Amino acid sequence: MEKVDIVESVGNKRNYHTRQQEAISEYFRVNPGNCVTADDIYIYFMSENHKIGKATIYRCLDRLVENGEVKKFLSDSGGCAMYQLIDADNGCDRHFHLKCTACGRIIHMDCAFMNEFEKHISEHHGFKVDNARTVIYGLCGECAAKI
Amino acid sequence: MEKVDIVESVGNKRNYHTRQQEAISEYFRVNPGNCVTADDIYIYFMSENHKIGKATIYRCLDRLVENGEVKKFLSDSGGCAMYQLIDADNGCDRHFHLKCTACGRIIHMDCAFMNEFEKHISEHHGFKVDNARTVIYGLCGECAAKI
DNA sequence: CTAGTTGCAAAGAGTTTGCATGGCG
DNA sequence: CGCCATGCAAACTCTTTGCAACTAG
Repeated sequence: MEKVDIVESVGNKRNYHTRQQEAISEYFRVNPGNCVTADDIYIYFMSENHKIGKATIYRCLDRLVENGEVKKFLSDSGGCAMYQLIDADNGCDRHFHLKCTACGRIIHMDCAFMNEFEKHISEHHGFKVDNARTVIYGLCGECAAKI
Repeated sequence: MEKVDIVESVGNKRNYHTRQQEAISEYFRVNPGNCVTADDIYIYFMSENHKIGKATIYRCLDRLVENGEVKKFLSDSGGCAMYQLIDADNGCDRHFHLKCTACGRIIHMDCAFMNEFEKHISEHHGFKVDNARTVIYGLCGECAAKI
């Protein structure tokens, strides 16, 4: 219900460029595949002698998620949220992500079959899949072989 | 790495039947489809004048999850874990769950297409899907219509 | 009797909020 | 200058842990 308001206001909202905001965006741009926690970012900037308050990190991440630049999902161990760049160049906003529950690796599943999958779910189950948010859990080939 | 030990010790572990443990199992059995938080369970038993400590609820849920009777997953709003009976009679250990990000409803997607899906992912992406853990996010028909 | 279970309270982790200050445009 | 962003600390929420008391087998 609030979604509608947000969509409206996004257009009106000024786009301030602050040092911290830029630094965090930059961090994601430089490490496109990385899937990190708010704390990872905090520690990273600390180690670079570039202190950013944790609250600021959370607020920046929220903004990035709201702007659709970053995807937020939850680690399966629970508790802490993970953030990852939605890399439009790699079509991350379109394809699914397969996450190995053993090694944590993320596989980008970019193939024509996905369209079929979405079509099936839409037609037979009346459900519109949100690719950016969905993560499919399981075991990657290597880890499956080990077990 | 500890999984191996656990598997070993599960066999050796005595199976105590306590009032609280039973009550929680019973709760899931009586409400097979329900997807609840630890707090929901706490409040439920409070309202029934049957007090169970929260720590106990968490520990019981852990046991149920470890025994494969209950599935734990994380609400997308983050923060709190949800628990749901793995209802083998309904094939919940086999099919996917579609979760509407607007209304929270969970749809059990129980159809032959799933096999194709798993087969494709396995053959083309070398990935073994974990149905019990995977939740596909998106919008259900009703909510999609509203927006 | 013995080992797993419980309940309480306290500790912990991750995240959010209130408020004064700072800085972009 | 006005308004949004920041930083700090405190508050909050969900979960885990330590420990003494309890109880099923």
